[in-house]
Amino acid sequence: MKFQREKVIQVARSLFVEEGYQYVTMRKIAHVLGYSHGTLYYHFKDKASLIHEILQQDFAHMREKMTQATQKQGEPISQLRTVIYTFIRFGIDHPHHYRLMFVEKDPDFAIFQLKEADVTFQILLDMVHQAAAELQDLPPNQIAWMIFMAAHGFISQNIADQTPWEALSSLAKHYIDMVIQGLKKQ
Amino acid sequence: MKFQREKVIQVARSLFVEEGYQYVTMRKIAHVLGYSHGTLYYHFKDKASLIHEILQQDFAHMREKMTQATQKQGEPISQLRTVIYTFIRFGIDHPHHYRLMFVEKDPDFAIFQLKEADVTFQILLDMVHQAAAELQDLPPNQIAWMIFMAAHGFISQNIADQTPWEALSSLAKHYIDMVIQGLKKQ
DNA sequence: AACACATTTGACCAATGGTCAAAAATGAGA
DNA sequence: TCTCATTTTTGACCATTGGTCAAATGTGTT
Repeated sequence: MKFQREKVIQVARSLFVEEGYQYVTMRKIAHVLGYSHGTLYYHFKDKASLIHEILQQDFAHMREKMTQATQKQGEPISQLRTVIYTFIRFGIDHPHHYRLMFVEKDPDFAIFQLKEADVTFQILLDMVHQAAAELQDLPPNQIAWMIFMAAHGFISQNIADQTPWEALSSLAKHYIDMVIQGLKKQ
Repeated sequence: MKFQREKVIQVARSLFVEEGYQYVTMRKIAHVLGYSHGTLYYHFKDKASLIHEILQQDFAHMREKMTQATQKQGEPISQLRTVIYTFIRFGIDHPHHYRLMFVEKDPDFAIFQLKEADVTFQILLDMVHQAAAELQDLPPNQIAWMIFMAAHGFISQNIADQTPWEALSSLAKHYIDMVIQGLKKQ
């Protein structure tokens, strides 16, 4: 039986997602796969580079969804609303991925997280630029950053208890209204 | 020389605060104190109960500050603003503590975390009740929850890179303005 | 001095991430 | 089918961690 790189990634992802990066041991991953732990170190430099590869895939998935959202029709403000909504929904729908990507803090992949968070931020920033005429006179990147923080707050507080999206969608709408209303020109 | 419980807590606190819970070893704490690591386990059940005691003190401090803020003079809205400001400032000033209490999902602290988050929430909720006349027609606990999420978003995003408070205080004010403005009656 | 009790030590344990020489599997050419 | 070099896999091994515990040391009281 040949060693399947992608299989390792799948198993590792589901373990990281269920139990958290620091609570999943390389030995456990190897054991689930039926390998000795040394084997993992032949195929992956270390634990960090394994999680790194997993995150790379998951971030790409989220970026794709958000970019799709920016291409919808509508007023700039309503587009902005849609992008925030998409980001929040992604977080609630993929709580474990979100934790790995935006919450879990580990020097092993801190730089990577920062880079990916920045891509997300750039998508938001574009939307803010387009809606600038209707927003307050603050630097666009400051506005985008505030939106990002607010969205992150919503997601990270609500993924604690795994509430499904249906139970949150109304709250999310009110919350986004709050953010938009708070940023509009008076 | 007698073993000083409070001295241990001080040393441990400063290490935890500077380097983070998981990166501070019991051996290191003991070494700084000039003790063998076994001694710590005579005085504290385990590492978790040591940090637990530290957090208990520091969060009591935070509660006190927040409660003080509620007793300041002024319009209900401005009081609310002050409470949010105090909460955010505490988070930025104590990033590692904040992470342990509100971000990290460690079964060792789960119950403790829940209780602390709830106390914080209750203080916010009181303020919201008092300012209800000027706020939107939404259930007060929903408004308080939105404020909590927003504040949490600000803190948890900004503690990533250990930015000092001075660099954030202006942003924090704008952010709180956004939240308040977004919640006011139109 | 003798005794009881509180405190401290450091050897020890199991688990971790990680390394590495040696063993095993693989596959291409004869 | 038999080499034999190359790729994989193994498991003993290392340092470090949180934690335990019997034994050693200190302390105060009579």
